[in-house]
Amino acid sequence: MVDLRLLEKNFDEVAKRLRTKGVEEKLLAEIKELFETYKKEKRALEELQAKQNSLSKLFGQYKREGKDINELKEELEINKAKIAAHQEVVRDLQEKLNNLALQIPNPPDPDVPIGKDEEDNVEIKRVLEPKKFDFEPKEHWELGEKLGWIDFERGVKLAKSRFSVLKSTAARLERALINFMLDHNRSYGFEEVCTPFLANSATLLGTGQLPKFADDLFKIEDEDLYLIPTAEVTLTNLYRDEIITDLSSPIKLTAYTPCFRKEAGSGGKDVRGMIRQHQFDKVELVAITKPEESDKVFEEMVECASSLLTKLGLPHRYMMLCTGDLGFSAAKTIDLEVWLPGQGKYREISSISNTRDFQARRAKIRYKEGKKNLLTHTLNGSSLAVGRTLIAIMENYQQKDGTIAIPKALEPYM
RNA sequence: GGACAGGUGGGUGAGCUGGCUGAAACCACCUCCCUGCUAAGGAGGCGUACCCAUUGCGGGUACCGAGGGUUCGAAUCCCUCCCUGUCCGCCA
Repeated sequence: MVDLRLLEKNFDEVAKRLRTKGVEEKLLAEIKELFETYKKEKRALEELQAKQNSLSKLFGQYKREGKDINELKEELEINKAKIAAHQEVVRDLQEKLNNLALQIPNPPDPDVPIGKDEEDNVEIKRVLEPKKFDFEPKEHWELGEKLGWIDFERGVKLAKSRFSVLKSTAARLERALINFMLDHNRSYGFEEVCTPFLANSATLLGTGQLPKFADDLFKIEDEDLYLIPTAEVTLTNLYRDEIITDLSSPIKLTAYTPCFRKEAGSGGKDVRGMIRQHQFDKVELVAITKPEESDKVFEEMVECASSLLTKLGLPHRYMMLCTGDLGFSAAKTIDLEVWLPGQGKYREISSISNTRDFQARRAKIRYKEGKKNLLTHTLNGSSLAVGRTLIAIMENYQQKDGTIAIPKALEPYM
């Protein structure tokens, strides 16, 4: 959530940064004005309440002393009506303010390149050279069907389109990758966690999926529960509404979960193959840090994910997302894109974001600094989407005879 | 899913015949005093959010699971929901 007081005090600065993310200044001005009105009305209400409280106290006293209370009672009743009317106004303002404020994305960091969409993302560096094939490399779906590794038709039969079934070596590879990643992350100091795969609306609100992106979530009928779109949701919300007494070193967590996304609005994109599914496995990294430490931990997380790809021998590149391509909650994001020889393209396989205090403010995640309670920073990153890693291995390790070699690093896990 | 019992501050736990209770007491924690170290002892402090004032102390509102209601006034009474415990049913 945007910091309303910062918006009030530093309007031009905040508005300028938000404009690069496509937020209209008019909306911001509206919010600012609403905030000021709200404060004014709230204060008026509090004065009326103060009056009511002190007169009520008198009332009790008069009664005990046997004094006449009729006049006082009348005054209290009038004041009570005023309070009720005012309360309505304040509640209304608050609701409006809240609804608007929750729609505002996180302002980008000043060093994020300004741009419109993914075309304007900036490549930072490449790791590992793509290998030269002495034959035409195939795409993963072709390999997958031929080898009996991926069954797309039956996935559709069981659920619907954008679901698939992994079989034999692919199924084992999937499991091996999960274990491999979790072990790797542990060596980077991330504590392994196993969370629920369903979460309630307060949880989704905390990390920013709700209220704005409800269309992309699978909801359980008649329950306040959603299938999680990423473990970021549950990991970050572990500390929702808490004041962390000791944050002298950052909290670093990792978890494997399946992720569920409706992929609303991506109709027609990546329909073929396993790139974009309604359900996929992911190992996630989350960190909760003091503000002054989040940049350092961000670098660590990028490094952690990248070294995973390096260990697997998968060529990849770092992309700094431009302002226009940044997610709703992120102030800064680096995507890792893996080389897919079949497609002849780099494709996103990991996304690491610093949300600064944006999620912490929504989820009320704070820590003690002396006597004060301050908002933490929260960070999240995929330590690789497992399905896409599987695809990358298939395409990069394919051989002329159509079989697929297993990366050395995975051998102990198979 | 059914029956009963509960949900109070970091913890334990009083208050629950409505006003003097934002909340006793104890523990934990912090500061100071005492002490050769440790232990013990003594004095004080110790919830959260927001608003006002800030030269100085400070002042106000809200919060006792959540939301409604009754009342001049509710942690205390009523309703709904959520959660926890125990027993029964069901089940991996």
